Amino acid sequence: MNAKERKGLHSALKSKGLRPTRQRTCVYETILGKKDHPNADEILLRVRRNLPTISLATVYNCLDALVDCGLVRQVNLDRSPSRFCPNLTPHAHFKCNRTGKIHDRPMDPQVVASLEASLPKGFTAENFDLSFIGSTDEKNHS
Amino acid sequence: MNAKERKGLHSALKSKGLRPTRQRTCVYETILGKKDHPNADEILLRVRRNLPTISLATVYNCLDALVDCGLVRQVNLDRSPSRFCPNLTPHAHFKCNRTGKIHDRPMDPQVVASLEASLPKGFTAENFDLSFIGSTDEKNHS
DNA sequence: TTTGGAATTAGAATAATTCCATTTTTAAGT
DNA sequence: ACTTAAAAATGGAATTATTCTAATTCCAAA
Repeated sequence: MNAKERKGLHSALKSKGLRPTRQRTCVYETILGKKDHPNADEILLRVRRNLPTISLATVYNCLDALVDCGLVRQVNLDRSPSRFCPNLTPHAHFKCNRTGKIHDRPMDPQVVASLEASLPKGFTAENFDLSFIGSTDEKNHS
Repeated sequence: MNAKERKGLHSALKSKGLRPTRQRTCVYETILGKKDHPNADEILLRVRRNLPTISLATVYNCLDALVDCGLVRQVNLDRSPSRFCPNLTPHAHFKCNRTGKIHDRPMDPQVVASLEASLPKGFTAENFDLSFIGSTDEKNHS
């Protein structure tokens, strides 16, 4: 994690009145470190490589804090455990039901704008989630 | 449930090689009967008013069958149990984090088209899900 | 009307998430 | 550095959602 990321983490936490603890920092760092969509169990395993005594409850707590601060996104697909995503750029998720893989799909700013504009007065969105379910060509099965 | 709906149910099931059983029919009827977003437990309660011996496992089985056939949509928000939605028109969900209520928001066909067009070659979507998280004005707190 | 496969059932099992009581850590003030 | 009070972390138990399993029942086609 670079200085800018650390700064961003600290100020985002502080703005919510939360402290930058070792655990939160490490969970954040871990999620940034690999651009996939791990669930809490998988994150526990990864974080334990650096912080061997961290508990699953703490991982959940940290994830909630990070999601509240907008530093990480939570992804819910079908009935599987929640997954977490370090990609904060506007993007959708595409779940291939042949491979099970989840792909990030960047979203055109125009499309994002049209989604945001589609809500009438009286509805104020902090956030949105867009996911596609379908299938991918062989060449995307990387 | 009217004749058209029954017909639609039967043919959709048949096209997937599934049988129109009493339980599936009743679960479908129940979901159509109230335009909200119940989870499996709530659906069990409602269905039991007509079919008192149906089990929760069967409700899950029926819901899976109906979702597979595209007769019902599954809605996953945050970490709460999956919810089910009878509204098949293109729409988004808006979850108000003040009231907890989920609102259906009709989607402009243009917006739907732009979403579908946004996927590049190699990605074929059967389905998409769009949800907003935010807050609503008092007047929407019906 | 049989009959084989599909579907339902109840309850046990599993898996994900939350809760709780206790201990540790942190930030802020001395 | 030294308190101290509040926040956070911890481990394990508890809860909740969902799936599995083995035994029955039902249905559609021959």
